[in-house]
Amino acid sequence: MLKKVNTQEDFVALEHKILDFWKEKDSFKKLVEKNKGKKRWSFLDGPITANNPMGVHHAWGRTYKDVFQRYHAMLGHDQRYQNGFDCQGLWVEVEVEKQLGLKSKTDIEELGIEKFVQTCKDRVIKYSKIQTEQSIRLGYWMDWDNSYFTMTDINNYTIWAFLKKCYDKGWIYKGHDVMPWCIDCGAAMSQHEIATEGYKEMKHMSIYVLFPIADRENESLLVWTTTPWTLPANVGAAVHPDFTYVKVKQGDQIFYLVKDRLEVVVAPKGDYEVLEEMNGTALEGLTFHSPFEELPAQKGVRHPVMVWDEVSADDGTGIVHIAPGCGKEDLVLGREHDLAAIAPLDQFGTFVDGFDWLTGQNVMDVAVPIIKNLKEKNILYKKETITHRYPVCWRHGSELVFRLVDEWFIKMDELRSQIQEVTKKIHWMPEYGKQLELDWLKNMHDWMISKKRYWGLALPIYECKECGSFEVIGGIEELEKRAVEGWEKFEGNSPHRPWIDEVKIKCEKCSATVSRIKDVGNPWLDAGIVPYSTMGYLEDREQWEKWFPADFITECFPGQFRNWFYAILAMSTVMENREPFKTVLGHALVHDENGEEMHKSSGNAIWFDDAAEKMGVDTMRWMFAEHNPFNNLNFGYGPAKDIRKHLLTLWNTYAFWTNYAILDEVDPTTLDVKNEDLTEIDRWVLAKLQTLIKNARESYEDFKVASFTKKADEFIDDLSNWYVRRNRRRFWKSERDNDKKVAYFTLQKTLLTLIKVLAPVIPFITEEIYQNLVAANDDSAPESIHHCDFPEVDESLVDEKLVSDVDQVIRIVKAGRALRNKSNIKIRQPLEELVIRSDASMNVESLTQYQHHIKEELNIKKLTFISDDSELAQYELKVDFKKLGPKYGKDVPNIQNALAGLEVKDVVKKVHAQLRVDVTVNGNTISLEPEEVVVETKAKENFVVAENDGALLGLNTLLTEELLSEGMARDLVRQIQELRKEADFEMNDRIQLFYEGSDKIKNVFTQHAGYIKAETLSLEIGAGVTGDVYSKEVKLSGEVVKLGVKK
RNA sequence: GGGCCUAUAGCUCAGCUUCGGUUAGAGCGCACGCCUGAUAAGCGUGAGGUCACUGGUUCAACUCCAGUUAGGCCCA
Repeated sequence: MLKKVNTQEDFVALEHKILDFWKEKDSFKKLVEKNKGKKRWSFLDGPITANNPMGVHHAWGRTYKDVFQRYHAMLGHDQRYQNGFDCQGLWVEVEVEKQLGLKSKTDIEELGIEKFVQTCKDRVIKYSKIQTEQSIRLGYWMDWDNSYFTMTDINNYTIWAFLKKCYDKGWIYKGHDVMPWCIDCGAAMSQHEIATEGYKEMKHMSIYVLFPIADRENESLLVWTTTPWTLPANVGAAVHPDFTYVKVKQGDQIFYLVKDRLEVVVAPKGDYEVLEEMNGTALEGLTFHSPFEELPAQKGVRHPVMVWDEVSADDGTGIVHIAPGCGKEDLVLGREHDLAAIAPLDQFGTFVDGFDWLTGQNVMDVAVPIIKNLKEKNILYKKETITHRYPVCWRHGSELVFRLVDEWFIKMDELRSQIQEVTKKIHWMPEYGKQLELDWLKNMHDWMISKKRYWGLALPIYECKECGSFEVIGGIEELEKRAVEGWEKFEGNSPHRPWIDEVKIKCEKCSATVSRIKDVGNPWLDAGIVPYSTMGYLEDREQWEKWFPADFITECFPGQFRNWFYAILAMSTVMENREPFKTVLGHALVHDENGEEMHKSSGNAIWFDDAAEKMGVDTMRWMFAEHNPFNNLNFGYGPAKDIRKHLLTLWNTYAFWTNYAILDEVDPTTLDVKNEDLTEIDRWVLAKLQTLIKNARESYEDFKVASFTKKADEFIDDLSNWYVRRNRRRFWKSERDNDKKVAYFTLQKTLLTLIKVLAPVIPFITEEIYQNLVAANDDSAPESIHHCDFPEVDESLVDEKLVSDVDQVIRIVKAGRALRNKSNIKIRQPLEELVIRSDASMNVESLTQYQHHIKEELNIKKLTFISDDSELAQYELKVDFKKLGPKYGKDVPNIQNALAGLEVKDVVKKVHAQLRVDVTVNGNTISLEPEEVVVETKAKENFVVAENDGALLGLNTLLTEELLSEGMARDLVRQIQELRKEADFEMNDRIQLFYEGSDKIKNVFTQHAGYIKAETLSLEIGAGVTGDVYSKEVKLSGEVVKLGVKK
């Protein structure tokens, strides 16, 4: 039994109904079962951070993930359907700190690491559940009971195995290096973290300081710095060997700086005199008195001037202050020159012992006292405020400092080119993604994998305090074997802090008891290992080989080159030297509908849950699927309204078929007709359908769903606005003949195929339609549309000629409507004739064959083809008075007359060819420029004309009495139909019709009685409107008519 | 400073690379009109373009080449 379709369906409510249906029937599990053991298609999900509810930007990626998995399911492919949650790392710590009101690492340690880590785990569990519910709401079919979590033992131990491989190759080392450091996190930032979001425009006090040169009375180096707090750690100064430096006298002071900066730095302070010019090398080897050499930390430190190629003359003074404890490059230079590295700050940014009055002060508070101190020492030359890009912490927004710390790294030297080779094997969409990844790899320094925090991978690095050697443990069994104490305290817990820290091993070299380093791992290790940890690499290598590498991954592009893509490529290269996936589809960012970035704070963010319940997820998915993935997407309720129209048109076409099928008591299971019974237009729509299927398969196959949704949209438009529109009468008519059956068959077949090719994109509406049209009537049919096979092209229905012929008819009709518009004669008014002057590209034969469509659509009696424009239009020649006036003066009227005497056709030809036109005036030949002749096309009397694709169309607008009367009849029918609607009659109610009006109206009713009766289902027409009828007065063509209807 | 991407209608974007070639398109918005016995819909018309700029190649350039400018991304 078919269910009547509501044409004003609430799609959101429908989606909830379908969700319940899927849940009740366990539709997803049945799909997995159906395809189990068949050809595999391997999708790998990039883990979503389970730290907050999911946003609409996640819904974009998840739409792709679902669409392509659903498509491959319809091809019968076996899939894993495993979603992933990213669990460990600072992101979660940040939120938990907020949640628990913790302000610092000290607070965390006071609370206890165990409790803190447990809260992190709990938060991840909580949000993974929320995100799961949201994803289900989106219609994302995944094996939600089998999601992977990066905090699991297997994930962590697989990373251990990876680290062990790195260790065996000698790629793991402890670096004593200056790292960007957040004093609020109490941790260093990796290159990945700083790369983009990690910079902000900031204002800083920059100072010019005089460094008195040792053994040279009253001579100084002029040095510039933007970080006054680093001066106490100064141990040297650098100059460029090739720059020209000057010795300057200004007032009583004599100092040195690079020549190029004289004007900018020195001139504003007053007159000066250049005493000497020299090369940078001339300054090499001097020593100077560092501004804070009196501090205990500076005791015994030498302060030399060195040459260095990295010195710039674009800002500052060309003399750079060197503090190896506060700058990466400084440290390198310092090592070359065997300088001391003074590290002034502890992890919270406080000056450590040895800095006298500075000790105990925070780095953020010392700029002013330091400047004051320099002033007192009389070595402050000047200060100014500068604005520059400065690295900041991505979580606190606070400026980073540079600290000399011990962190652990993976060496990239040997690995780099191997990863690049693996990267090249992958199909990147868009293609330039490959280049971006290769560029990142080229520039990637050694990978800092340690973080001095709590919630994360326990790096299995055991460093011996006695002999200084270290080892990496590659798995839990190995650890148990090596454990000398604490195993019992750890056993039964996850390999996280604090439990894992209990286990100690014995140093292989010196037999001392060794603890794990306290650091946790970089979270991208967690996500990068998943092609190994989730496919059974350690447990079942055979199983792993079946699913590795993944056929497809898709993620948001920005950011992932240095994050997930980087980690997954690096790790897979180390593990197996193989590409972890074959194709990656990247998509851009979600903005609001005005193209602005969405931010909680600017109030333009749209929550996924709100969007789902307001616009519906089919709409949302269509919006995502239709968009070019490489452009940012402007998301909002405005754009959603436009997308919803596609769905409405599909829905209304479905409603049309179904509601008429119910009236006609059509049995949807027995509709089958012979091919030869199909009319041309039936074959046309079915042929177009085959093209759509072909395009759908190609698009899904190539991960280009946007190209398919565009075609689908066009097809739905053709189906609704041409096929249904042209064939309505076949459904309306009362007799149930074979032609009607053929129409039902064609539209049904088309709809059923259409919903199947659309099912991956809009799984809800297509399921609803499928349930009503198929599942409810046929027990042998698959229970859900998503268990169906993807449609295949039926070659017997492909007919390119037919498609191009009918498409041509459609074009002519559109042009005809334009003529109607131009002539201001509405379509309801019949007209005598449409004349077409065809051109070579036009197939007159086929147009003749299909002329009844054109005649009906345009409401004309006759279609005529001609070969010469002249029957439709005539040209008139005029001169351009404005142009000729200044040139020829009073001769202009004579020129006009002479022009009028020429053969119009010839002149037009010349003008169109941009040739000059010669006219003879008073015996002289005047050569007119083509633009001086104005050709006006004038339609012949009673015709409006327009050009279309090289053809000329003319509509005869002559209105005879007969045509007018017929037009009125149609107007009357339209009014009567309106009246029937108002009277709430059913579509198939037979009625009695009454009217009152002038003689003219009477004539119309008499002349067109048969037509009016048939159209309005009137059994009889009576003059006079009285008694128990539904009636109203209407105006047509200036006449007042009273109409009445009665059942 | 280097690399990559982008620049087309009021807005969002096709077209350009594989093929240089009539009048550069679509959707939305706006104005006007039409249609309505599936459609809270639909259809048509109109206004709206220096295809960022400059130069080159060519019979012909939105398209190819070089450069410039602006924006975005990535890296120093």
